[in-house]
Parts: sequence; C-alpha cells; structure tokens
Amino acid sequence: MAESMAGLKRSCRCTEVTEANIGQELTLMGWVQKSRNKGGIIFTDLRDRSGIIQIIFEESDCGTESFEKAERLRSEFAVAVTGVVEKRSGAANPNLKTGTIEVRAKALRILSESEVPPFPIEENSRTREELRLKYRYLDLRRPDLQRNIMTRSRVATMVRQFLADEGFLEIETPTLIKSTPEGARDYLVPSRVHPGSFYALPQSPQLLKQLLMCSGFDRYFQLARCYRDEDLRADRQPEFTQIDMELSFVDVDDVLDVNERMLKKLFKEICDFDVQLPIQRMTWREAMDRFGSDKPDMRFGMELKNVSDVVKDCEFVVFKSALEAGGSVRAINAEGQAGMPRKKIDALVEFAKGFGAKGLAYLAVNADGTYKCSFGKFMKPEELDALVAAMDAKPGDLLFFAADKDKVVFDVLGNLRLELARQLDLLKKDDFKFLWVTEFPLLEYSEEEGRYVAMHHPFTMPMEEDLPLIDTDPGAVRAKAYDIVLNGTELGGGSVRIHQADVQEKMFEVLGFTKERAEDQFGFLLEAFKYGVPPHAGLAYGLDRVVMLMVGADSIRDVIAFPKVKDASCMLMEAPSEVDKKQLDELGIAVVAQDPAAE
RNA sequence: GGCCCGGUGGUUCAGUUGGUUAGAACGCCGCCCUGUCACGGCGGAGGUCGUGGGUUCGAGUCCCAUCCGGGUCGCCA
Repeated sequence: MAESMAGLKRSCRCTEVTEANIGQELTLMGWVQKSRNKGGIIFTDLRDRSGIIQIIFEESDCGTESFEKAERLRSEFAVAVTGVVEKRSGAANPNLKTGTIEVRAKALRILSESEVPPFPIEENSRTREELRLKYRYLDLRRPDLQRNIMTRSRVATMVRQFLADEGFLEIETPTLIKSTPEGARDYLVPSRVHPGSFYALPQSPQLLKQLLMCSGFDRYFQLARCYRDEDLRADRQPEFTQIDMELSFVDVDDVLDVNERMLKKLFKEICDFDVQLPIQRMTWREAMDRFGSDKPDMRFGMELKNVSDVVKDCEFVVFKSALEAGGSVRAINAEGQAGMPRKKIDALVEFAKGFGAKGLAYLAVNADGTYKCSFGKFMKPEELDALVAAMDAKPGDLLFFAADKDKVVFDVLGNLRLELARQLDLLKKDDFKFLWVTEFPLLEYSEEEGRYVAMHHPFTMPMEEDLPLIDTDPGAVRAKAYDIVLNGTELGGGSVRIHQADVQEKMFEVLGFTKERAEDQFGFLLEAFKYGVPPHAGLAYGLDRVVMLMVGADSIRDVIAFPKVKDASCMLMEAPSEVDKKQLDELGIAVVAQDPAAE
C-alpha cells in the first residue's frame, strides 16, 4: 500500500510556508495529525517537526484517485502532498502559525500507512509514561518532546561554538577504560582477549582530560557520555552527558569567568533570560548555615537561623540533649503561615522524619501576639519571647525548629524549606537564580568505610592556607572546588587539580591509600605528573540537567531521546537482556543462578 | 534494600459499607455531510478489572504474595 516518493522532493517543512508563498506550488511531506472529512471536501492537518499546516482536498483540484486516497487518511499516515499555497477563504485558525493559509492539494501519495497509535500523539500527554516509553519513537513525535530534543541540540551546538571561540579543542576520550572503584559503582565490560579482566565505562573523563593537560592542549572540552551504576532519580540516569572541560595555567577565577559567560550566552539565546554577571558566590559553609544545603535554591528566602545560643539554658530536653551531644538547634520562619492547619503541620513533621529528624518543633505567633507552640510547656515565657525575637517572627508567622547533629539539622531544615516553598508555590520555573558554591570541604568522613573519603575526587587541590590542617584536622581542610547551582539543582562542578607530586602523595595517604594501591590504580597519572604537569582546573556540567531546567521539564527523561526507567532498563529495547551461552563462553564468564532459598 | 503512590475497553478516569448485565469522555469502525480546525449527525464494536492465591453465598472492591511503572531515603568520589 505504501507509495514511492520517486520524482518528488520536499520543498520545505510545514510551518516554513508563509503568506509569501501564496500562489506557489510546493510539495510537503509529513504525518497526518488529523483528517476531517466533510463529504465533498477534506481538511487534513499535516505535521512535521516544525508544526502543522492545513491541506485541503477537493476532487475538482486533486482528481478522483487522490481524493479517494484522501478519504482513507488516518492519523499518523506518512504522506506527500503537492499543492498550491493559498489564503484561506474560510475562517483563520489563530492557534496555528500557518493559520491564515492552507495548501490546496493537487496530488497525494500515501508513503506509509499507520496502525492506530497506542496513545494520542498530542502535546501535554496524559498517557502514563510506562506506555509512552515502550513506544518512545511515537512519544518523541509529540510537539513538547520534539521541542525539548531540538532545544537540546541547539544547546550542544551553542556550547561547541562558544568553547571553540574561546580556544577550546574538542577531543574525544575512550569509553573503555580502567576501573577505579573510588566513588560511584562502575559499569564493567568484560574483555574477550583477557579473560577475567574488565574495562569500566567512564563515570567521567576526569583522568583522561588531566592527561590531555599534561599533553599541552591547555583548553579541552567534550560532550562526554558518562556512566554510573547507581539507582536512578528524576534527575539522574545511569548514562548521561557531560559538558566536560579542563584548562591549563588557570586558577579558580579563570574557570568561573569563562563559564559565567557561557551560561549567560546560553540562557539568553535559548530562554531569552539575562543572567546578571558576575554570578553570586557563596562558600559551602555559608550555604549550609543559611540554607542547609550545598545546592541552595536562591529563588526564595526562608533562611535557616542558628538559635542554639538562645535556647542553651532552657529545660526542653530535645533542645538540651541535642546541644549536649554537640549538635545545634536551628529554625526557619514560614512567614504568614501561623494559620496552617494541624493536619498539614503533622504532615510536615512526617516529612522531616524522612530526613532523619526525630521530630520537628513548631511555634506559631498568633495575630494577637500569643503563641501556639508544640514545646511551650517546657519553656519559660521569656525564653519563647527570645526565640521569637531571634527569628524576627511577627504575628502570623510560623517557626519550625530542628535539634540534632548539624548534619541532620541541615538536612531536615534544608528540605523542609524546599517543601514549604513548593506548597506556597514560590518556585517559578522561568526564574533562573544561579549560584557558585565554593570552598567545599576536601574530605568527608565515611562512617561506612571508617575513613576520610574525597568529597569531590582524590585529585582536588586543597586550599593552600588549610594544608597545615591536613594531618591534625582533615575534615576542616577546604578544597579549591566549586559547584554551579541553579534553582536548587547542581548543574555542574569542578575544581583546581593537584599538580604537585608531594601534595598528591599526601592526599592518597590521608585517604588511606597504600603506595602500592595508589600506584596500581593511578600509576599512569602519577607517572605523567613527573614530566612537567601544568597547573590545571576544570568543570563538568550535566547537560541533561541544564536542558531540563531550560525547558522547565520535571524529569531528566523529558530531555533524553531514549531514557532508561527506574531499574536502569530500557522499556523500548528491553535492555539489558540475557545473552547466548556462546557469547559468555568466549568471555570466560559463568552466570551463577540466583538461588531464591539462599535469600 | 526501606518507605510512599499508581495499574479497570485503545487512552484518561469513575466505580459507594463487598451485592443486578463494570460506566463515562475521548479514540476506533461503518454510513451521512463542500469551510472544518476540540468539526457535526446517526449507528456500532471493544473489558481475563496487572498476575497468582485466599476469605466469602458473592470480590474491581477485603487479605497475602508477586509483576510492572513513578517518587523518595540509602546510594550517587
């Protein structure tokens, strides 16, 4: 039933036709969005990636054969139409870019028929994602996903252009590399030639781009596919794309400068949004103290305040024990929310417990200045007054208090702050508030491993003035590391790298690496550093997240053509899958049957 | 691995304390219609209620298990 397109050539895309083309004959090809048969006249909406234009079929213009074909048109048929552009004689359609014109068909070819699609191809689909992912190629026909994917392409092109203009070289690095178990779990690829040995897919091109600096390319970038075998989230896929860059002979400010200008250009061109430069900078310490997060959403206030001093002498056992254990008592002020119903407050308490809080204390300042307080009976009136004063609470305000170890307090209040903002609808998607978070801790203590681990990675440069602390108080050493944060999302991060052998050795020592293990895992890098390594620094963005925020998508899946679902499988291809025994034999791999009795 | 939410014609949903033949809208199929564009009119088809057990006279509804998706905590240098 499919006809050939031989002898036809597409003139342009549907919405590239304008009133300037009136009177011209042209050929359009695309998909039938919808066909309305009025009897002697048929209107067909023809769609391609540019949008929709109306085709009009009348037997007197297109002949009997084409008209009979037009009567058979159904949604998603792929067709070619040759006809003449004309001004509409009927009413214009203000909803279409091409609403004042139409194409009067002279000939129609059905290039390919379509079964009835399993879900409607339309904007703002309400069909459940499970089904849409199985038929992703149809889902991708929908205008919103088409726009997202096209925007993604524009971003990639613009990044390449900008960085090339700034003297960066695009260099590809291998994706079959050496496994370095520090950090996220690696995806492993078995070697056929070396049975029992495995490649790893890169979590990022980190070490390779550092080697490129050693080679003298001095400004490198790559749109790099990266892989991490960890559980998925709305903003996390097991394979994703980084805008990865590295620069030689630079310090922190140089990296931030070029990236600020790149962000300004991207957001102007794509979102018509003016990023004010310089982008605000905040140390990690300040971000934690004020927002309880290392990626604070700057679109609203509701900052945390430390009230430990205010309550240090009170008898409320929750506050008292938290302070005695070396923790703190901090609070946020939900202004104007004193009237929040008990049920909603209880739900917030439950929310807080999800982040490790044992509870959440609250105090509402009533309109008449009296208090409604979950811990009022444990406190003297003047102590409550002092708290209210410390929080700048006015009648009508609602205060939430968390008391625990700092880590828990920050986690709880940081997330509570976000949750309140969501409930109060304070988060506008077309408002872009950028922030550099700087001076991250170099190390953090891992309870699980019983040692310090690198917060960023083991090649991050400590701040010179903190180096003396590295033996006595490793947790206090700050790093020359920085994250770019947008609206509470970490868009990217980077650091100045260590380029001195002695500092690198010290770093491995602190991380508990033996000389042998450091040599085994990173020997090639340490060796390279013996031959004149330039001071260098870099940064990598999650491209998917950048585009997600630009287009206002709620999930990273909406900006990736073929995303994976929660358990890291692909619903379209049904990957991963079992393989032939022959393939396994070649690789020297035996799969151990899962024994359900063995748990 | 933990917690929470969802799965009912093709799609989105409703379905009361367990009680006639499981409904609606859109879509689909047929006929009609020369200015529609959320086209309209008439007629029609289409459901193992995710799956498997159980309780019951009776299960879409209650219980158990399980599968599939989503969110989140852990995890993500």
